[in-house]
Amino acid sequence: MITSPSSVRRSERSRRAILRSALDLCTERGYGHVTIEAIAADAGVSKKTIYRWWPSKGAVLLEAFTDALIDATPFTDTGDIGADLRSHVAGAVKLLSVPPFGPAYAGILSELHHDDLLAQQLREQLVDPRVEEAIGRLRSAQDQGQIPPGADLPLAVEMLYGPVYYRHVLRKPVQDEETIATLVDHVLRSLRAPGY
Amino acid sequence: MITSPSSVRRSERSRRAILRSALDLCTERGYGHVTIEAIAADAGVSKKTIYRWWPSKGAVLLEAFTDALIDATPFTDTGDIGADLRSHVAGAVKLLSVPPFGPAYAGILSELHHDDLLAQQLREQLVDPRVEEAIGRLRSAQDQGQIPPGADLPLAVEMLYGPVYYRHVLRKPVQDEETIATLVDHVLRSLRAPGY
DNA sequence: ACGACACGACACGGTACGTTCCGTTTCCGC
DNA sequence: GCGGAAACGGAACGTACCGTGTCGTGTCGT
Repeated sequence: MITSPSSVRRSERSRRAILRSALDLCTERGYGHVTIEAIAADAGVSKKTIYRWWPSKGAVLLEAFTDALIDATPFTDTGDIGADLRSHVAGAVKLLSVPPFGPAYAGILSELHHDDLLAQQLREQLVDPRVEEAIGRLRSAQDQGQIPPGADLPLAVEMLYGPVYYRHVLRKPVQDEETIATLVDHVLRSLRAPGY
Repeated sequence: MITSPSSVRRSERSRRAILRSALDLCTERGYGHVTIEAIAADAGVSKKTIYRWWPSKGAVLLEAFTDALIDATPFTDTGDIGADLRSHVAGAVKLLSVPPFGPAYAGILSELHHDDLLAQQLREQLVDPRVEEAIGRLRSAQDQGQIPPGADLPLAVEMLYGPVYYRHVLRKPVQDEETIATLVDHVLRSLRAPGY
């Protein structure tokens, strides 16, 4: 997220205040009212300072959101791939269901279509690593014989996350635990069943 | 989409010019540069006229996009549910892959998080009806014995469309026909396979 | 100690917003 | 036909936020 003047002289105080204000404003007034000027005012910081370290408000919120997501959606390995996927997806869904993180991520996604750099950063810093972790967990289930050897694991990840994104973007009411369990079951079934 | 002054005196000429200009500008300069002012200037129309009939530029493009999508993604019934779903999803993916429709829909989706009315209109006028059609086609396949009686059809639709939205929003390279076929196969398998 | 540099502050031009006013054109009802 | 309501195009308004530039202050590394 840090863009240019790689320096140790950066004010950690300002950095924290900016990230915190960005999330706070997102909770209080919604992503649309989070502007660089509002963040600067709330954090007691100059706009210049924000622009020095982040290219856009989306990048600021991406940094803040990434930390929260990583904490909320660990990849456990209890030996039961179904249970592990359920708790993982449930963590993501739960995080997205509460301000400021749900609105923040919706806002970040909304910027991607006109902000190539942000889209690249989101994929490289958040999505791709998480997808790789998910594939790793599925591969481990393969080794334990819970998933057939030839299964299309990348597709499985997209079938898991696809509906989560679909509902979040379209702002349909969030999934409950049972819906998530059904989804996970279906994805695992699709890997196990023979082609037709 | 028509919001208020229900009247037959509306200028059809202006309406068409506005929708056309919105799509043209989207092709030429990208969704971000489609502004109400730009549409008005390009269409030779007053801003007031646009605001009189549509609440936002997203609503204008939703109206233009909806027409195109309905034409591009018919629900056929050849008796082969797999083939019909493949061609249906392929139609949607193909439409999203070309300007102005891909960028236009990405732009529309990007407005949902801060525009409750647009989100409601998108669901009511585009998403929900199409989902119902898809469920109807799946139900017909059920009657023909291609899908088990107890299958979760709404979930199946989300598993089909989820990855399409996921990739479109994250701006991953679009799916080719083979990927789509694999996705459809997996979804159908997940409905047929026994619970685990 | 000193110089480089991040900092807060403030001001700038630019763009698009959504609204209002005005004068013109179109079309329905009488 | 004719009168009037209403939609129309055009122009201008104040507001908000953008991203950048400037300036003086303070602090940290050398």
